[in-house]
Parts: sequence; structure tokens; C-alpha cells
Amino acid sequence: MKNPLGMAVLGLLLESPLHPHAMAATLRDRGMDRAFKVTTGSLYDVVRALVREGWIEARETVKVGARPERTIYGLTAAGQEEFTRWVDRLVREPQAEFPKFLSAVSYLGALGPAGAVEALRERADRLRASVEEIRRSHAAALGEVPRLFVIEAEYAARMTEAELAWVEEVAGEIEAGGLAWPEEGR
Amino acid sequence: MKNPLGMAVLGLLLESPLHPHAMAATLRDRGMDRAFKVTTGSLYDVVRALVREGWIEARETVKVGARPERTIYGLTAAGQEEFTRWVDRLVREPQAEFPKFLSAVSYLGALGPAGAVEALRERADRLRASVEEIRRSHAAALGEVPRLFVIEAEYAARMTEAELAWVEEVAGEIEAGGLAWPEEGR
DNA sequence: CCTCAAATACTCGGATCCGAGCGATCGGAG
DNA sequence: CTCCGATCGCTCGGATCCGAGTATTTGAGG
Repeated sequence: MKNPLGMAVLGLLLESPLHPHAMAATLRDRGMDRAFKVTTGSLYDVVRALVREGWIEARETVKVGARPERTIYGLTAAGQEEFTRWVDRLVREPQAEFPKFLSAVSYLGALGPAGAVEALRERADRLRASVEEIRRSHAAALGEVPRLFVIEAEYAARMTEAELAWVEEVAGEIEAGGLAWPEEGR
Repeated sequence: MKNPLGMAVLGLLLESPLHPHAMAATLRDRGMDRAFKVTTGSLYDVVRALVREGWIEARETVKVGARPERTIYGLTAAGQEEFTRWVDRLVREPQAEFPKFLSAVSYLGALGPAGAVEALRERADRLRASVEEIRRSHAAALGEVPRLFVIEAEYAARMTEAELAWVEEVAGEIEAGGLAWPEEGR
């Protein structure tokens, strides 16, 4: 069980038992799908895995009309503990991650000076838009819930801004000739 | 073909044809395994996928001693084009990514004020170490190759520093009571 | 009252990921 | 010359991921 979506599920069930579809719906409508990749397929796999580990359990299966049955899952005691341990571990220990942009930057040379500047500038535009979007929805959310519950937006905004600053700086440096372009692509 | 490792392979083959094991070795020894997740299993899958797409092709299979055959792959013309397009796209278009820390921060509340501060401080320590490590190896590399070829380390360092700053700031705010802890975990 | 888009709720199978092996061979210590 | 650990080079299969598809139901608009 590595998938953080599992953590999200535990977190939700802490409040009240739910069936998978409701989990997805809640997650999305709280905007948590910006922090967790929630796809239906994975969700059902994750739920099955959580059951296997004994962290959640089926509470009842209801049938409303002629729709497929809904199986409602609730947290076990072990699941509650696991949730806290999980959050704690992910906060404490930085994981080696491999953002795609990091990979791309490793081969920035391939674009040539002009191409690199152009691509970087376009990224910068998109990042700017993205920061604004984050700020906007964060501000909106602050009307509804305590700041602690939407603190991740502040983190996302900060990180995006940091990237934006770096991208603009490098684009500038290339244009100014401050970042030399060797002949041979490595 | 989504895996950035595919891009790394194309990038390597731009220099000279190689067999998979040599690709992994080269990648690791240039320290590119900090930007690409290189695991043997995936590598062979990725190579197969690149062949399927017609971006690389088997050039020859050599047998040295009684060891397993080595199949040497080289870039096709299509592969060269694809490489540039790939880098360009990843630079231009920010991808929605889901760093584990972002997920964890979404549930920071679960740790309680004291627990959160403690965990954040530990993360801060590790991040500091990580920045130093990046800087150190970047400085070392600068003796060997042009700056453009190790620019990704500058990006990594900046992003790690940004995270570090945020983590310390939030820990400080919690301690100072500037970030309220509602009763009920959401 | 009818239609059609949206929401409800999940399944399925192909694609991908990736660590644990496996069977060599090489290099150096004794 | 012989043993052993490191390196070479790859395969395999289980786990996971996830989008597309399925089948129903509700609700708003005409």
C-alpha cells in the first residue's frame, strides 16, 4: 500500500462511513483532487487493498432502486492508527520524487538557446495562471473552512511560485548569454 | 509511452548506440538517476516500447564469452525528432503532479499542533541535508562539464530550498499560535 | 410527458511498473 | 590455481494503475 489515495480514503472515513463512489465525489468536491490523483479504477483497487490490510471493513451493502449495490466501508481501530502514522511518515521523510520537469530540464540543451527560452517562457505563463488559480480557490475556501484545512494550497502556491521564479531567471540568463551553449549535445 | 525514462534513453542514444545494461550504468554514473527513476525492470519495458514506436531499433546483438547476448539499440530518425518534441513538451506544459508531501500536508491537522511541529522540524532537517548534498555534487560536477549539463541540480536545489522555507515558516507559525487548530479533525 | 444530459456506481482488461531472482563471468586474495 | 564477491545482463510474474465501457436513474427543459 503505497498509493496516497489510500491515506485520503482513511482520512475521509474518519468522519463517517462511505461507499467508494461517495468517496470520490467528496474528494473532488472538496478540491482534494488537486493533492491526490483520484481515478475510479485506482480507487476501487485501493479500497480492496485497505480491506486486505484490515484498515477498513465493509459495514453494509445497500441497494437503492435497481442501481448496482453500494458497499459502505468504515474505519477499523487499526485504520485510525495507520492514518496518523501514514501522515506522520510522509511529513517527516522527504521521498525521492521525479517530477517530469526535472527530467526535461536535464535535457534542456536539446532545445538550443532560442528554443529553450521560448519553451521556458511559455511554461512561465502557464505557471503564472496556475498560481492565480490556486490563490483564487484558496481565498474562496477560506470563507468556508479554517485555514488549517486548506493549508496545502499555500504550499502548492509557494512551490509553483518558486518554480516560476527559477524558470524566468534561467530564461533571462540564456537570453543575456549568461548560460553558455556548448557545441555538442551531451 | 509516458515514462520519462524513455526520454532519457533517447537522449543517451543520441550520443551512441548502447545496450540496455550500459544505458542504466551510464545514467547512474552521470547522476541522472536523481532526475529519472531508473529500475532495471522498467528499463527493459521502456526499450521495448521505444522499439514498438519506431524511435529506436536493434542494431546488432553481440555475444561476449558465454554471457547472455547484448542487443545494441540505436536511434532512428523518428527517434531524434521525438526526443526534441518530448523535451519541448515537458518544458512547455506543466503536468499535474502529486508529490506525496502535498497529500500529507492536506491532512496535517491529524497530527495535532505539537505532533505537526515535530514532524515538520524533522523534515526541515532532512531537507537541509538534501540541499547540501545537491549543492556539493553540483559543485563537483561543474569541474567536469559545462553548467548547462547540470542545470537540473540548480532547479532541484531551489525547489528544495523553497520547500524548506515553507516548512520552517509553518512550524514557526504553529508554535507561535498563528495557525489555529480547530477541535474536530475534518 | 418525453428526451437527453448529467449523475450514480462499478467492472474489466490491457499497460506499466519493478523488485527478486538467475546464471553466468571477471578480478583479486590467498 | 581456486575460491568468492562483485559485476554483468536480463527475465519473470505479481502488483498496481487507470481509462474506457456499462447500465441505470434522476432532473431540467421543452
